[in-house]
Amino acid sequence: MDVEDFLADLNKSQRDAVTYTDGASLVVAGAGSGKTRVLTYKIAYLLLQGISPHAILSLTFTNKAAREMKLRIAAVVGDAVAKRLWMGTFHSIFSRILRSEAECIGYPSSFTIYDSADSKSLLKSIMKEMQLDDKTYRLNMVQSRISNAKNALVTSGSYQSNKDLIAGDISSKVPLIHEIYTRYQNRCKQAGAMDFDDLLLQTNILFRDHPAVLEKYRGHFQYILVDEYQDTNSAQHMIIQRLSEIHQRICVVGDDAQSIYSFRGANIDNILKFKQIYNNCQVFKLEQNYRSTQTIVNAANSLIDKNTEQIPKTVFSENAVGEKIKVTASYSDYEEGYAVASGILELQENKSYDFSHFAILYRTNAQSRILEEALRKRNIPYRIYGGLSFYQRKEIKDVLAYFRMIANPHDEEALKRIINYPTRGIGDTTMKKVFTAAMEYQVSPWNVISDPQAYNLAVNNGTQNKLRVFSALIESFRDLASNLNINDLATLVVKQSGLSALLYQDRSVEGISRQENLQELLKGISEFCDIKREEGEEETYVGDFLAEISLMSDQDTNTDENRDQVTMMTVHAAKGLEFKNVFVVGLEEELFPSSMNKDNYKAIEEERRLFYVAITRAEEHCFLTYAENRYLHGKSNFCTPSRFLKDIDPSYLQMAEGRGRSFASERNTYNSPLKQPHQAYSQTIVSTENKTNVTTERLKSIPTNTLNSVSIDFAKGLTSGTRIRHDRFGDGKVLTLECSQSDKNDIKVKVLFNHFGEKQLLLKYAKFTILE
DNA sequence: GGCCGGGGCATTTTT
DNA sequence: TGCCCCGGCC
Repeated sequence: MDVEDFLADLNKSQRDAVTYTDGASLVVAGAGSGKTRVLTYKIAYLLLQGISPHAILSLTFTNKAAREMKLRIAAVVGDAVAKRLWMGTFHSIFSRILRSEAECIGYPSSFTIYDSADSKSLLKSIMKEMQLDDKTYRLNMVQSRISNAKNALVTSGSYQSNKDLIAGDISSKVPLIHEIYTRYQNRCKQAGAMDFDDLLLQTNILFRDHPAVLEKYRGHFQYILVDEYQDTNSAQHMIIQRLSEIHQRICVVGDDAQSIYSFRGANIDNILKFKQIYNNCQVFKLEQNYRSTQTIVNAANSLIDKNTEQIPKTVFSENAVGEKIKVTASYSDYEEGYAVASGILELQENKSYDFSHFAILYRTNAQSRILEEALRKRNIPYRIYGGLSFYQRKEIKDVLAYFRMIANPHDEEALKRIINYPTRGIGDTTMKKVFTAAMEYQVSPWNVISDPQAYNLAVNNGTQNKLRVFSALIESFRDLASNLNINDLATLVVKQSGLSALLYQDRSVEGISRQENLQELLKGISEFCDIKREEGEEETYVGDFLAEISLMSDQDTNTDENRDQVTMMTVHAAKGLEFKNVFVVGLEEELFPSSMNKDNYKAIEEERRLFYVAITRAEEHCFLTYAENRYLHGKSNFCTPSRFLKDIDPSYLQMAEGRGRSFASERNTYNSPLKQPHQAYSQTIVSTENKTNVTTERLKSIPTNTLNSVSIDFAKGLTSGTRIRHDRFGDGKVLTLECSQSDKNDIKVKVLFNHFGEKQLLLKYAKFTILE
């Protein structure tokens, strides 16, 4: 492929950022400025320069981002090459490395990954064992202190000797955090488990304590790229720094103005101070916004300008000027919902938008209920994002817990979940004894259960027998697991554990839904095996499956995106997305900014960035609404308009007629609700004048290079050029067929799919039909 | 072991 | 207001 042609799709600064590959670089990418585009092109560019895909490490924050990027790169360089890239989330890439180096740091390579619920449950047990008052030691607080420590690379050992932390805990009246942390860490290790934070912390420990291992990966990863750098925490930053220290070929991309995850340990200084850490660092600024109207971009700029700590940049748009941002006051949260619903319907009718062109963004999930009600009353289809993800549902976690016990029986949290589910007469009393014995002998509860006598477990013969039956069940699964693929194993486990019988005797609505979820899981497992098989892996075992899904979130499982629905989500969840029309609701003091952050200047700046993220999601229309009264925790509260509304240059705003007060001068002076005429609903938000045609530049599809490998034109009626429809990848065209020399039935088909780029499929497993 | 009711509580959550 | 957790009771 011609490199010049390929670069012609980029603007000057994007091109400069892509082609600079000699040393460290920071790409400051304003909202909507083609950040992902630069990353994908840069990787493709490196590959076209002849760099091995193997030598490129590229890190993202979500699986979805990694997958999409891989797909786009595959469209340029082909699936086979893209597949060999080290591309994924920090957590998935480093869990992979940790698995292969696990024994250096004393973990089994089949270690379990504890999700946040597992780690909560373990902490709860520990605090109970320590007889701590759970009102003083609040679970969420304890968990976040430990998590913050890990993200700041403070191990349990260094926590204990850190005077500031200890003093801080004493003054917060929780002096025993260090003790909880130490016990927690020991228990995780005993269970052969790492929590999400461990994946980063242990990687650092591995690299710190094993120079040879570090050298190996340093040599391996010749180029390192990191997306969303503003959201990295210290642990991630340190891993990157260690790996890139020698060659300095690191490129980080991000936008300091969109750093909104400090509460999860993200450290905005990582991006602000990047230049100081890497001398000779080149800075590229992507300042042209291709997403939004000029008005939206300018309004967002005027807002973020009020923050003090930021990298100077001038984001601009050459799109249409667009309409002003409409600000609407409503009497109550209820009417705010009504106003939003009316706004959607009106705009939709006037400009023939689909429902899927709208998003409603809010600060807290609790706000969704009332909005949902308003939309439902007006028959507006919607989809709420957030809430329990598929893998967090009880019935799913139960099945997965059996798998976890099979892969790693020392997994204490999995054991707790299933030992008496379905009921086997092993109750709390027995388990308490088991845990006490486990602690006394410094072994895992599984060790105790599988050999009670060795650990002097004081239980009667009946109980001993029950334990024996349970451990025999798990052992029998474990015996099978090494020769049985996960698909067959899953069917067997669900049946023999008694789970399916239990689930299927419940005929209630919820029960039926649980059964459906179980079926969904089994279907998912079967598809997972199919995918692996098509990619050339004959069998997938329980460990492979767990390794993959324990780092998946609901973001990855969202299917049926094609429905025409209004999107409702928190502002946090909307990061990285874009919509033609955006409603940002609940712009009130105490809510946005959140009351928890109002006294802290840094926190207020983060809330302001959050608002910036919200506004910049909009391509064509942006609406801001607030209510004067809102139900919160069961009682009605008077609300003051958000201070952030005053931060936006008023020339980009339009107050909804009739009720558009100047909140700038009237804070706290609006009429009391009693004096307010109880008019039914607020003014509708949309004005029909100023129809502007906003043209948003769409990313051009990446051109595909041609292939020239030898084709063997037979097998199932396929020849190169045949159009097929694949069950999952949709329509595509066969490029080549290739027959393995050892096995004539082993035919690989390269197909160029319209939406998924180039894929290599194994003919005997691929599910497709021939078109024409 | 499962069900019911009272009390306390309440952001945001890429992994 | 509504959810979750715990403790008490059957």
